[in-house]
Amino acid sequence: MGLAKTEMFTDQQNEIALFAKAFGHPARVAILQHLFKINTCVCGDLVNEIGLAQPTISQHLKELKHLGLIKGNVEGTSVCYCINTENWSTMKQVMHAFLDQDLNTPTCC
Amino acid sequence: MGLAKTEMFTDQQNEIALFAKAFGHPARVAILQHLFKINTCVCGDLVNEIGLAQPTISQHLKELKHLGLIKGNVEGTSVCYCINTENWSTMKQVMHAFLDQDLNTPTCC
DNA sequence: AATATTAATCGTAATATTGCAATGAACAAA
DNA sequence: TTTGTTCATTGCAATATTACGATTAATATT
Repeated sequence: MGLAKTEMFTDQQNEIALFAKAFGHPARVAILQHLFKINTCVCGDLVNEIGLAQPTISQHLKELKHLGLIKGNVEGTSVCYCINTENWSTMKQVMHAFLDQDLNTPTCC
Repeated sequence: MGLAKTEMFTDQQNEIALFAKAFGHPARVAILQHLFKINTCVCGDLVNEIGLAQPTISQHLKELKHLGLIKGNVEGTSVCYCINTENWSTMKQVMHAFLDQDLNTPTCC
């Protein structure tokens, strides 16, 4: 079907999956790393930096903004995108709680 | 196109995206959480636990195994799946390096 | 051997994602 | 006002993902 049956999972599981899906494409990873590095950015820089077409970058930015991981402020003709630090911290807590589960040595394998 | 242009990104960016994609579906999140909880498992338990059909669970398990995040050992008619602790630790390092980038307050937004 | 159990695989349908050309909207500069 | 710049949106085409019924493969059980 191609459609995740979200209703059968917990809110926490769906939230982890949503954040993870945002990082599930190397272009979005590259965009976020670049935003971290230069600490202030516009879309045009990213088009040059990443190497995908402008509409493609714009679409990835839209997804990241929709999730709240980045902010976008209009500045004249350009738009300034940057990391949404508060939401990034919240996301980190959610992901850490999942990744840092106790690693007891399994009893069977 | 629906095809990620992996060749234009770094190995690190592609690796982060691959791991993240594995967590990008709540069923796989639920499977991993269950494996962490009971510390030894067979597929049949997961079918009851998660609520998706057996072929669907089997497919998700195959992806997680292919990525190396879980191990599967045949035990008679059933298969024992559990977390691959070594690879899980490696994955954690990769994801932490990405998630824990310095959060300098942006200069523009 | 015949039957049951367990999980993988195959085939297929439905939906989602990715990418970009073309276009549009908003503003700045001439 | 015309032109240029920057980024969003639209409308596709190509590919990927998710889900499951049907089947198969492998092993137990009787």
